[in-house]
Amino acid sequence: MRKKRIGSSRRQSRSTRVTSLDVARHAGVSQSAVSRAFTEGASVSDAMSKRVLKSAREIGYRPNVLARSLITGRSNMVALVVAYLDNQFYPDALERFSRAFQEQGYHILIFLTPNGSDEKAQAVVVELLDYQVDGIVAASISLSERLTRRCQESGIPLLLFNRHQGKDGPASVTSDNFNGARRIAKFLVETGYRRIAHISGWRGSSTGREREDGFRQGLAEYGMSLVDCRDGMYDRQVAMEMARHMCSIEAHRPDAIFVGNDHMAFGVLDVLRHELNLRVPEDVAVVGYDDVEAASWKSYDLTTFSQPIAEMVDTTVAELLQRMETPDKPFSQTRLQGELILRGTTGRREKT
Amino acid sequence: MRKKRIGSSRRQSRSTRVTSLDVARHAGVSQSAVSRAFTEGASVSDAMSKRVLKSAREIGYRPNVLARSLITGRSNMVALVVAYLDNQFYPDALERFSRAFQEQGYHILIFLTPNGSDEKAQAVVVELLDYQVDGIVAASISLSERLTRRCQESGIPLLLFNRHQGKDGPASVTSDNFNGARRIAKFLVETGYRRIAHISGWRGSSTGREREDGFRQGLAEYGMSLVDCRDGMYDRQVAMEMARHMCSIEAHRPDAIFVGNDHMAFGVLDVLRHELNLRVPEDVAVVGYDDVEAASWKSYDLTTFSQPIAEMVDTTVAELLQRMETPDKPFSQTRLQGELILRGTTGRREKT
DNA sequence: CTGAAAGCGCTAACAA
DNA sequence: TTGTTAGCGCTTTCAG
Repeated sequence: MRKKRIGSSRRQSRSTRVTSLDVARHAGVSQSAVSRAFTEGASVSDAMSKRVLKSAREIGYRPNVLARSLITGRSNMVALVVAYLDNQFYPDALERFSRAFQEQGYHILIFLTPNGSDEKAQAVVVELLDYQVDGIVAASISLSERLTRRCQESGIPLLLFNRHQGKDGPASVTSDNFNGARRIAKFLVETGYRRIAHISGWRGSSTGREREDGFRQGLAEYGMSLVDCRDGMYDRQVAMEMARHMCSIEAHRPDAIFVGNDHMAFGVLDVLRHELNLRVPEDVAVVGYDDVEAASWKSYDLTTFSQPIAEMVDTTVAELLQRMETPDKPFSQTRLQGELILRGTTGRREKT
Repeated sequence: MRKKRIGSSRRQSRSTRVTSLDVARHAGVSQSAVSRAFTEGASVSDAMSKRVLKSAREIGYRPNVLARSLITGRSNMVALVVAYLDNQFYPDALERFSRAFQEQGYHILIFLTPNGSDEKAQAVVVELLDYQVDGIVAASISLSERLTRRCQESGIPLLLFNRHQGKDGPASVTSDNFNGARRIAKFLVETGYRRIAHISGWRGSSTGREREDGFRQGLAEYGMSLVDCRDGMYDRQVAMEMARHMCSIEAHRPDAIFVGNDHMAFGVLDVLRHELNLRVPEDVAVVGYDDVEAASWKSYDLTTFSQPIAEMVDTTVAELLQRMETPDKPFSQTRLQGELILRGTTGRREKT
């Protein structure tokens, strides 16, 4: 909270504010008439509406959304909580969310969870409840049980985007990470790779765990298992370090690495090609996850498994809008399908 | 605007809402006492404060910031208007803005200007004024004069980030694009390049124009001029197309291209290396602008001119906070310095 | 269809 | 320090 202001100061700085009452006086009508003229579907005559709108334009009036929210109980704001934006998947999602919500008359209040401390991250969400947002999208973060309960109590619909907290957890929209990763395993094995390693996404996240589990399962179905597995923490630097460890000793080097997301995979590729001077895919094949735009850029040309981001965002928005209109609508947990995208970082060997 | 609700429905859906009056009753104190307990620096006794806070916790009360805003005239929200997020420069800036403002107790209401229509973009800003935001950061968009006047009239401080609209325009924070580009020209000429081309940023933007002008000026100082110049529109696809045109005929091929930003430069590099099979920098050297993180990634390893993004964001935030506290503070237009970052996409030839 | 009147949940004088 | 009393700017009954 900033310094308190002396009494008159506020009034002064707001002196330019034009209210509905000013319009009313200017137009010689009642204040409620002005309100109606600015309310979709209110019962106003055409003449009245035109008269008010004209006056409003003349003195530069615009309704105060906050005052409206106070009474309607709807702020037309949706909170989007996100942990970081360096993985291109999230700016992309954010842009889509923002456009989709804007089209529906909602605006996004954005919250970046403070780095490191999970406790602080939770505090941010509490703060956000004070803003009377109509809904919350939690992208790639998990919320404590206490917190999700609070959201429920406050009646604000909450939707987890790209995270899942169990069958009894909050509503969520994800893609089928388990089977996506399983599909990658199948592909790698059938293409002929035999020494397969994994740099996982963060094990503390549902996506990270699901992808790892699915991948192991996929290998197991061929009687195989990982030759190496390390936690990349969804962090480029960490993943690069893991790649160095994995590949620096030739005798232990895997012939294929599944990296938990594209963002890390780009770093891994840089290490393999430019630090260790290995050929991709001849020496080591690499597969990512997400299919962010840069995965298709020729410098990377990364084989990956797509997350249907457009569909995921649209589903999230639609679902949230529904819950906002029908607060007692039961939760839903949507799991969408992606597909394997074959590019240059994996080869086409003979099936052994 | 959504469907109207019947009278009781709103009350019902909000029935969970706990007000300060509820706390007051529960604690057996006045409603204003509750308000004070939640106001930094208000005159409340310790005993009263504790008592209220305890009651509040017991019945799950949190102050309604919207109601507070209505009376204080400050919403603690800052609007950030941005055109797109695929150039990593902007998510990076957004993340920094969000964290910086959050630290000061402000939150960001984000607005993505609709694609294409400039008119719609302006409409978005008008809409945003209705939200009583305390300040506006316009990142990489320009506003019509009428609009900036409206912002001024409504008393909401406006700051242009990475855009400039002339000495008499709104307050702005930019980097010295002109001299940055001029420095690049100097470097290229002195390194020995002689057939120098430019794929400009969008000519409709101040950064695009300033970089082009500075670059031309830099060349002129050596008695040189551009062998080719095309507008890349700050769009990766467009820039790639321009690169194809520029370089497909060997006889006309430049030996160095300055691309208006890194985002486009990555696309240009992909074209040169993977479509036209040219060597960079041996056949064609490439220089970008911004120094986004990916420029340092080994797959690109792009020579570029840095924009001091951290400093730019910090300056913008500080400046805006000041203007919010002192509405009559005079405008300032800050222009920060970056530096030439030499990497692998330019060679070190003999000076001719 | 229109106006008068009663608040939404809170802060900020003003007295006590 | 505390309680009482006005509103902030708007929507929404309720009469007319």
